[in-house]
Amino acid sequence: MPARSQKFSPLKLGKRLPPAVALHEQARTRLRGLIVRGQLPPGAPIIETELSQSLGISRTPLREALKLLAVEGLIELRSNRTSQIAALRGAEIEQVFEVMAGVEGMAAGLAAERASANDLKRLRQLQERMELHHDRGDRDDYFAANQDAHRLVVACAKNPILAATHDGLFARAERARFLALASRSRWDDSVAEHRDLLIALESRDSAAASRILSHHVARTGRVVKEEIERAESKTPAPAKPSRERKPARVDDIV
Amino acid sequence: MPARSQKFSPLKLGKRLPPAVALHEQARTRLRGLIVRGQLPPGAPIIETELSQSLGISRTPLREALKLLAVEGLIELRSNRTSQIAALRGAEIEQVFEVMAGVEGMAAGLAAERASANDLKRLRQLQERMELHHDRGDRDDYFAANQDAHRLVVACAKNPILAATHDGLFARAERARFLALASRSRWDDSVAEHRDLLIALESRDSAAASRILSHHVARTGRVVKEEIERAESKTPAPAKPSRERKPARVDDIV
DNA sequence: CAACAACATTCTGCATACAGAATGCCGGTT
DNA sequence: AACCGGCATTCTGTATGCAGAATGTTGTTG
Repeated sequence: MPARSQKFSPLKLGKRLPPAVALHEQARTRLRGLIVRGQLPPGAPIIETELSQSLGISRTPLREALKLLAVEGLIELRSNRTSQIAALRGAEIEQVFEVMAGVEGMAAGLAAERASANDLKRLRQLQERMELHHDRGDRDDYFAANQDAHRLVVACAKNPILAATHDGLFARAERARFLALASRSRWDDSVAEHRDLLIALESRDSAAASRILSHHVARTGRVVKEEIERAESKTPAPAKPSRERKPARVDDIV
Repeated sequence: MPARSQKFSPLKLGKRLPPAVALHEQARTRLRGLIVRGQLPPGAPIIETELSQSLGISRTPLREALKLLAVEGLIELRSNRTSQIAALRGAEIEQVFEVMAGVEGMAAGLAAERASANDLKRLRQLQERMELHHDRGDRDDYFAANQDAHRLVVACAKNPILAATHDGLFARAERARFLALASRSRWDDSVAEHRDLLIALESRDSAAASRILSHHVARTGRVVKEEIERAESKTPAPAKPSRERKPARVDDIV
């Protein structure tokens, strides 16, 4: 009676499908998205009880998520005080992109030496996709492909620590870029710079790749910063934003 | 009856002395120290209940601290499983120092342009202190001064985001360096390299400063990695470490 | 009318309680 | 003797309760 293995397939049934991701992880991802996309605006207060209800979880996993998001610079924790969605100052943007330029420059240099043939193939595919979206004027699609490209270049450096470092900065940069939709001429330039980068990578020119991507990021940063500061000057200071202290009802969003 | 302000000084009494640092923050600092110094060895399991008792706190703040330490790469979180003190593989060390070299190189380049006269003065003082400890053979004192120097150079770049990024890597690097006490000849070289760096900074030679520090860190990394791998080969694989599953009783340490 | 102080309210930080997942043990089977 | 299945135990993930800190409010005083 070989009646074993009744309840479920004993040998690999592929992959167990839902790894049942933890609540604090879900909350983290979800909140990051809301903050990056500006649906939770800078300066908005975070009342834990309120937010936890909106998310349908308890305060415990929420607090864990908040601590982590604070590391990413998306939330400002104030000891014993209500935390806030992090502000978005021009000066800070400048610093983020300065570091990003260095990190991605480094990554591109290494990628030129370490990228596999397959890596380069995928990069080229992404490049074509970007150019397609650019020609068609699909901003959002371009945006997504562009981010994939940046991440892929970093991945090609074959250094997980570098990738993690990059990731830690990425959310902040993405958030800033979201608020500052770049101009058309910058868009054109950006596509061209990506093309140059790809050529440098394919010819294994480490120094050129590093320089090109670093400058590309720096320029993007400059544009974003100017855009943000333009917005800042329009809203000089909320001075006394009356007294309503609910700049963001999360319920409407979540 | 001008009897106001009885309970305590109404106008600033300097600074409120004990800001009463939160438990999760204390736990984080304490655990980081224990891990970096090797008193909580790589691979040691972390039973939350046990550890929280050892630390005299509850699981809630401990868990928050663990999540943060995981971001620093000191702890490996395994969903629904007991977490562990992060392993310390040679390959990983290599990656950490590769990134550190890039980050500190970038920092030195910026520092050459942005360091104030006072910054340079303090750097020179640190350099003298390092040379003193080196001549006397005070390893620990040298070690401390050396770390201060690296941090100060990064601070001179006047970019808080860069400093935070650096800090995130520092604990890992420090941990590796702790396990691998460098050789004497490397020590001598190291002091010389620091001197060269200082000269480059003082003469505002950005490119040179960047190159010198980057190479300095890379060399250190190579030494540390070799040391670690030497240790690894001695302990090829714990195979079946019998069945005692308490590689580290924290009570003895804390 | 401005300023201050005591109070009431709100929110955070921490501890504890509970349910589900994972692991190890033990007996039964081939 | 090795393997498998089921059970007991252990540990994590989450929810809830409670005390202290911080803030807003109100009444009072100069």
